[in-house]
Amino acid sequence: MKIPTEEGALKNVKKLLKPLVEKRRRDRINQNLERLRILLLEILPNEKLRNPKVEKAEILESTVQFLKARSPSADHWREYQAGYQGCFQKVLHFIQANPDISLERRAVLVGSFSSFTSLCRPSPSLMVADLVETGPSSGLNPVSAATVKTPALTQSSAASSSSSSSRTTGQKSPDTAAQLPPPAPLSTSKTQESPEDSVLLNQNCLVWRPWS
DNA sequence: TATGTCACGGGGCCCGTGAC
DNA sequence: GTCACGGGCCCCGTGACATA
Repeated sequence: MKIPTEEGALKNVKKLLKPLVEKRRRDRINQNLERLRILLLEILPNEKLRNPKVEKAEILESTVQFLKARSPSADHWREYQAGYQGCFQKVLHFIQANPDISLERRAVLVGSFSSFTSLCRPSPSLMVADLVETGPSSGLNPVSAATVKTPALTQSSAASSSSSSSRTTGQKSPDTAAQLPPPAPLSTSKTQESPEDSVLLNQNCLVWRPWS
């Protein structure tokens, strides 16, 4: 007959304890599923969620649906930004092409448009991508109109940055440029200005950028 | 009765940590 | 560097229960 040692007894205790620990863990899962069900019930018109015995899979499905519906798709964003930037570029072109407008007034007009930037505020990931491209001190840069990025390009670089951050553990914040992959090179986005206009803008105007 | 869902318990894997 | 250990977690088999 073997007398159980202290170590063996400890192992036995732990062995007995394990089911309890596992039960607590399952309870935590179930508690939070229940909380999720109640939260969803306040938001979604899903009658199944009224049943406290609703399947866990149903709760999770409803959650996924809710989250999907809540976040606007990237396509919608792209369309919105493209439209907004298209309008702005037309106005910009009009200002540039009008010989009756002095250089000072052109600068004032462009600056005035910048006060509307909050209407086209991009998602944080887009702003981060822009930060990477232009540097933190960019603000209103004296740049040519040719540097007005196409929405598609901006979106693609943002997408790459967000996908890379999603692979991290979540402890790194995406707000520093060093943690992001190098930005895609700027495409030669075609604007309708003449070379002279471009030079003009380089020298005299602050170009408003809707994402800054 | 057949089927689906759930809770439970045990085995084992993964990863962080400390000792060497 | 590597080895042992512990904690957290996942997976699987089993039985109970509800429902069509």
